[in-house]
Amino acid sequence: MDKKVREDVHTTGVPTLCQACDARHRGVCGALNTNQLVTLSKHSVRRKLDPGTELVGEEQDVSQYSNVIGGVVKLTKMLSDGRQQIVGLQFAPDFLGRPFSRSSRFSAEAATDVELCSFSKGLIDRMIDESPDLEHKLLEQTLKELDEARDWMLTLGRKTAAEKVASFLHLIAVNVDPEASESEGPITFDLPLTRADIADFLGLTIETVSRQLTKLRKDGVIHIENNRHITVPDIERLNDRASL
Amino acid sequence: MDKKVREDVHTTGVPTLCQACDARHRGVCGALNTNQLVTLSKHSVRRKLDPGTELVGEEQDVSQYSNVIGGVVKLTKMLSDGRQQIVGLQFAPDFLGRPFSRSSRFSAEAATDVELCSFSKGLIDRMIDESPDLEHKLLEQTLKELDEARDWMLTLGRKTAAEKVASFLHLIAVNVDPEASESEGPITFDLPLTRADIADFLGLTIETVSRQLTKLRKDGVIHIENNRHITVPDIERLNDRASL
DNA sequence: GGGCGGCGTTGATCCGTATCAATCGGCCCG
DNA sequence: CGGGCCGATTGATACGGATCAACGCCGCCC
Repeated sequence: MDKKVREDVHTTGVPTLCQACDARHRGVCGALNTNQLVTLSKHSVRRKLDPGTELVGEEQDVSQYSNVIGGVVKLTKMLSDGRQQIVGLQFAPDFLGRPFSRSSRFSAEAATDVELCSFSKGLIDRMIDESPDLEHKLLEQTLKELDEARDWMLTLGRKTAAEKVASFLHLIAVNVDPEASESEGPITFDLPLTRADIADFLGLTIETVSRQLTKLRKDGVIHIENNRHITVPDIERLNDRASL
Repeated sequence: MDKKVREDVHTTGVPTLCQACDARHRGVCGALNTNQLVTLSKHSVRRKLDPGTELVGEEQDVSQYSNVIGGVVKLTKMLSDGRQQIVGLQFAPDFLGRPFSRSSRFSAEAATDVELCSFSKGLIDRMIDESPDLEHKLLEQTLKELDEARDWMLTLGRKTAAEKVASFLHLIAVNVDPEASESEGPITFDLPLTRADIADFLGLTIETVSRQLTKLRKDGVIHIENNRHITVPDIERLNDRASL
């Protein structure tokens, strides 16, 4: 579809939904036509969530889809005895929601401050029916998530604690600042997750995560400030630790 | 599309491609129109593979898609030092292939005797462009695989060896004989994987897999004949062991 | 028939990560 | 200012699964 047309939509007083959504061309809105955009904009809500806010519970019915505008959303599954595993992290501008299924198989929770653009599921489902572009976009995002999930299965099943933590840092570096991680030179970023979340993502305990982080720090692979702020002087050394 | 039409295709001398593909409505062929079916049938090859045959290598270019007609295909990823992880199992009538990407991110290998129906990637990619139904089918299969991958991440990250093995048996039971696992009474099936493959799927060693299987046998949860043939007298007891 | 190789089981030991416990620092609130 | 809470770190110990090693079973081929 034509970029100019979509700009017109926004400049004629329609809410700012899609300026954010397709900022990096992965939100659903890039695949909609003008009419659909206008309709969607009228029925969408922009909202901010505090860390820990639950968006959808496991097995719970879902009536909303969302685009992640900012922050990180964690997708978690839990066993009956409380053991927990994070099965995915959604960064801006990921799409959040499971087409063709009424209930969610995991819970979605804000890991950081999160900014969302939410809209009714039924509306999008109807648009999917009439718009192949939208379905194509969804297929691409789903395939990407599947690739990521499978990559992570290798990490969960076969890597040591040290490699897992290094892999995690690499993943965060790539996702919070894709440009910086491409170029040369030191990379710095803030961890969007607590130690407990990192442990749940890696299938480890908080103590092991903490120990491995201090080991990386003592070995000079990373610098840590205020528990959250990370500097990686040489990304290659980190990748070696991650067995990438 | 109309069932009668498709039957006509087959009864008028066109190869049997799609009788198998849409047997359980998950192959791609169920979403094609008559013209596409005829074209595809002309350009498709049915073939049998021995266990261990590699279909696609990791990072290798893919020029073929396939439907799995029978047997089990394992998708594996490997680290540079040889550690291996199975990231997915494909049963009939799953679709095998990664749209929108020229190279595969994992290798695909026959775990058992496998029967396939293969066709050129370019042909299907063109049909995807012109047929929303096909894309819809692919999206559904991809979503299903994503759900399965995320379920397995919980198993890999948070379950004990005993729970992993029980979870694996449950998964196989459900996939090789979906009907039997729904109804009451004992379930029996053949393991499609060697102990080494099971270990690679579960992120364990063969020794641990073996020990956990004998433990389940000694506890009367399963019976084993000839290393491969399994009987589960009471599926509930197995599920308990799997923490399902 | 006998040897051999692949697959699986079982035993002894080791090591990595979990568990339990204590402490620290920052932050909020009384 | 002091107390209490939460997240993180660090230390001591326990334990589950990996590793190393030996052996059994079975089919295949010389």
